[in-house]
Amino acid sequence: MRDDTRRNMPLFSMGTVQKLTELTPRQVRYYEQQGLIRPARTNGNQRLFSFNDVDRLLHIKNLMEKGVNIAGVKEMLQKEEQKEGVVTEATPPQTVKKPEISEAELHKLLKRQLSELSARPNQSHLLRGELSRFFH
DNA sequence: GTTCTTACA
DNA sequence: TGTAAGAA
Repeated sequence: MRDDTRRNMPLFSMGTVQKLTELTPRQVRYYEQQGLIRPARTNGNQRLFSFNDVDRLLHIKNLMEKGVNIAGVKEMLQKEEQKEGVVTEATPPQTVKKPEISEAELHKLLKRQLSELSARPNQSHLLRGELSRFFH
């Protein structure tokens, strides 16, 4: 399974994202309205966020804390998307031999690690890019 | 019990 | 942005 595929896999509920990013559901939904993220939906219309979504949210949060407004955040994110588009074409075949993990197992793994995260509420939350540690 | 949408202080 | 109402 490609790393890219894994990063775009819809896995997180609103509650999980809230803990991961420390953003309120209100803010997360607002950012979605602004087109900053596009989480998938369950049959019951529940949002399902991917690693990419969470990463973007963390990015957005960092920018906002620096005083960048929504408009500014949009521009920066758009530029990154353009960059990704170019890179995607040149993405070389990977020689990955990572053991295949079922979606169910991934869920278990994530749930466990997220529990550890919420176990220490005082510490500062995730930094942008830190999410990548879940892939190792 | 959690999340969704819509609407208003 | 926060919060309330009503539905899923």
